[in-house]
Amino acid sequence: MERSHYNGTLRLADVGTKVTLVGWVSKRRNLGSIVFIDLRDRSGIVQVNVDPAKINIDSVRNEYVIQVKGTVEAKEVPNKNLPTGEIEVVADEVVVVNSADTTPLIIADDTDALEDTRLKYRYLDLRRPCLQRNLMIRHKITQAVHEYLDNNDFIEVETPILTLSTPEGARDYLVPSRVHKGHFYALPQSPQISKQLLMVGGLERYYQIARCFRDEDLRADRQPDFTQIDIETSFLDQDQFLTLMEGLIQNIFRKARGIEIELPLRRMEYNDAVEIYGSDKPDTRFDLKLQDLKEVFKNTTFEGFKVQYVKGIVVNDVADKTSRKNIDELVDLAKKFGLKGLTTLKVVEGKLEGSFLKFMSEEEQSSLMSTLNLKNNDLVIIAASDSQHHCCFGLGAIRSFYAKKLNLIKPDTFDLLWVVHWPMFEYSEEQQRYVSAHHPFTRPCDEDLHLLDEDPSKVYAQAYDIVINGYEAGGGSLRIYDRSVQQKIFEVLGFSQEDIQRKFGFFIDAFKYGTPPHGGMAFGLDRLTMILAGTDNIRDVIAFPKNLSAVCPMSQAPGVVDEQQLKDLGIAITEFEK
RNA sequence: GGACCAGUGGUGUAGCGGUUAACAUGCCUCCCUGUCACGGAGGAGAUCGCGAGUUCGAUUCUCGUCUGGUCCGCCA
Repeated sequence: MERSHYNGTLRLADVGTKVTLVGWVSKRRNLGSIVFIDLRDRSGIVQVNVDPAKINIDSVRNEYVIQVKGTVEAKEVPNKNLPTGEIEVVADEVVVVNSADTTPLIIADDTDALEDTRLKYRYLDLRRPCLQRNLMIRHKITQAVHEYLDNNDFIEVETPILTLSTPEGARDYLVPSRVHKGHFYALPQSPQISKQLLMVGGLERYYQIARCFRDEDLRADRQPDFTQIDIETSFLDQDQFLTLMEGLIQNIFRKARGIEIELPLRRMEYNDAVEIYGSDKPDTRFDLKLQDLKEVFKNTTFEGFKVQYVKGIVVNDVADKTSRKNIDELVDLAKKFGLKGLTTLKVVEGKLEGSFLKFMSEEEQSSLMSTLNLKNNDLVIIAASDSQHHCCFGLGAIRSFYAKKLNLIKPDTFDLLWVVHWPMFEYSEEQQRYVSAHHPFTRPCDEDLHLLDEDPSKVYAQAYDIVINGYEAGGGSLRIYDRSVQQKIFEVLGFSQEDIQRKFGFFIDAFKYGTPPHGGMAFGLDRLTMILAGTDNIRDVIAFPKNLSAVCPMSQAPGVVDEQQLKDLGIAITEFEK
């Protein structure tokens, strides 16, 4: 089709130019003997001026596809809201290329349609400039990845989508085999096994923009199929690797948004993140740190405080605005994180106030005042638990709650840090055994190896997460390449020799033949795009996302299939609850 | 698996134990030469998600159910 310019690129310098434009009718303004059309294409909108006495466009409606031939002219009164606002195209000819029914949603950034409607008509939703911008940012991120990693000797390798189900970890999406009835492929939760085998295969530096699949419940920032920037390297220690990755992050921010990130990035120990920020992915754009109160309450008479962890946060200048109802909200929030309750105190006229005072001695009160450096109108929120997880994460949630409520976060600011030195294992009460905090191939810290026998809970791993604005934007680890260490880890996890052979047989075998020290990480491309696009909804950065019940509102996937298809696969549907 | 919130013209919302179910936007017709979310006049368009219950009467109250959203569990 004939087309001379992108609509959104025309400027004052183009005045006098004969142009041929194509696009969608974004808006038609009929003033009687003059008609204006806002013509939209991917690049933006330009105003077309039509004289209805010469050109009949009575039939043209919103979202018609048209071709316009005309001349660029300067406007008498520019429209400052539009990049093309200083000019308009005076039409000589308008060709209706295709008509359009009335759309179920308004095609504009400030559409009023609910997300469900938008997803049902996603192809219309995608015409909105903000979504096109998001997908453009996503594209720029992947281009920045290709560029940087290629410059640093990485090679892109594709790994199988039809793989073997991996034990541990998330629930797999399964694909039945027609050739081998009763056997199933699994879609990869990540190319973890493949990329480590590529290191055994001597590729040294691998990457892939990899689609991953996890059959778990969804969230605002989680989709069942999502994309990782998947990376693995050989012969690098943790520092060398993180430094290499920092360059990648820098290039991504620069190319996708023109933002300069200062290197090196801060590195925070996992334990500090949890104890000080109440999160393993702390947002350090605001303060509100957790403070340890174990010492203050060391002689407490209150049973609830005779526990391992007593911590508090201080919110300045809100005590007088905090009602009983507000406190109840906080307690509800804390309960979600396994806390039984919260203790709150207010500072009024230099003195603590609150029903909890009856459990506090004079010394405790003054000790609390000085430890927390309390001032008038401060609100003190205290949590106590034998579980570090419950105490810290509960307060961490309250910390985030207040950051949002009090607007403590400046928009369009970026806070990047590494969380390093993660625990190797977590104890699963449910399974009554240790489970991997990361995965079973994570390399323990050398200095902790001797603890594998005596106390696995004290063993830390050479693992790291990149945290941006409180989001886990990626994570990884160095991997075990010593077979005796790997054997030891399996023992701690309680796997028998048969388990190991059955679950990881071919993988473990590969490590017999000269495995290089290796490690890597994966960035969540969707989350990275969310952060750089400034949205908190993962669906805003994915072209065709699924809703919270893992359904595509547009195609209605997943669907039922023909009887014959099931027969071919040797599959029978048994009764199930809807 | 669980908690909470929402479901009313095409779209987004308001409302209320008895209404002609309101508003905005979109749509249709007409008027308008400088709009840019144009303006003006008129019009069409809703069995108030579904089922049961309470009631003389339910869109409104109750219960159930379905759908959507946010979160907890889960996501090595």
